Amino acid sequence: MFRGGSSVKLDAKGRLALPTRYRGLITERFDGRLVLTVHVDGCLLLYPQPEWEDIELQLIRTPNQDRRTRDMQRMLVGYATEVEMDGNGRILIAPRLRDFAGLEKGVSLVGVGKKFEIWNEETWEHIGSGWMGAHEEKDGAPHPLETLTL
Amino acid sequence: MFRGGSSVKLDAKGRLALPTRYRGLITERFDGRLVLTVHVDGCLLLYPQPEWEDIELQLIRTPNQDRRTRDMQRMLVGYATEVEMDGNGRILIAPRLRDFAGLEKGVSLVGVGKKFEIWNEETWEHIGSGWMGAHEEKDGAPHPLETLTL
DNA sequence: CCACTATTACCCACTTGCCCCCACTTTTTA
DNA sequence: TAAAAAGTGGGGGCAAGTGGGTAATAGTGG
Repeated sequence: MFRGGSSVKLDAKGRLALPTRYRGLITERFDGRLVLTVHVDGCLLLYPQPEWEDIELQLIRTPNQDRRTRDMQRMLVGYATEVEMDGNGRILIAPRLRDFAGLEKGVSLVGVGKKFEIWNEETWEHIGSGWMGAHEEKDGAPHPLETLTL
Repeated sequence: MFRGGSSVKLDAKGRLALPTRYRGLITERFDGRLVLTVHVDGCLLLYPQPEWEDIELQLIRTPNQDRRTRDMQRMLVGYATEVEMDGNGRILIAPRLRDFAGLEKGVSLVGVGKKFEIWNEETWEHIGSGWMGAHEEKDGAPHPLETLTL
């Protein structure tokens, strides 16, 4: 699926040009239909429309007596926005989403499996430096990736 | 079903214009008939009339020896108000409901599955900022959406 | 029972912002 | 170096948003 990252610039209208290497796949397999939403870590998520449908269904079906669950549903579904590539392979990021992720001109587009993540470029660099040397487990909580040998 | 949010303004008459992308669906599948009611989190809920009927039935049938259950029934059913879109796709929000949710001019309309939520805009933004970075489970309570992989 | 007022419903007109498309610039590759 | 592909910018048409005027209805008081 999707992997790798690029540094991209939003133009004055808030449009983001997807790197060419992804465009073919998105056009053919997903008819150019994508969904943008937010992530609790402060970035945006960009899913192919069908993949997103699955996730949304799971979200909505979850019983929500718990306030945190409701907030999760509100945010993820409530911010979900269908977008289509224009003739030049660009998508328009609505102001509401831009604000949420603090996107300005410089943006990092990162392919992670079924989705892309869209980060404010500075924030993204912070993650890298914060990550380095920080993978030792804290307070004995077992890490889900403990068994992975790199 | 419904997804995505918009920033909307109530006009001087307390009318709320539904975004065009929803109007067709509401007109065709639900004949423009909607029901407004309140939510314990402080927002209003906007259901298609048939969907609301189901919920109301469940509410009314629930045995109510418990005070919280009775209050739930009182509030949800007691505030429920049928509304119809006017020729411009707007609904009128009764003062009683406006007051409950503290709605002034700026309002957030958020599609979440079978319903919309209507929030005072500031309150809604507050939810977003409170949510970010808040997904780490506290005090070991397991989160119902824990198994969801985004 | 009627008159008066306040609220709601319906309709029309104006304004705004968005979306589609085209054109130009820059980079890549043959 | 030329030609093609990718990146970038912007303008104009039209749908959607917004505001208000007027008619209809309901609610209130005499």
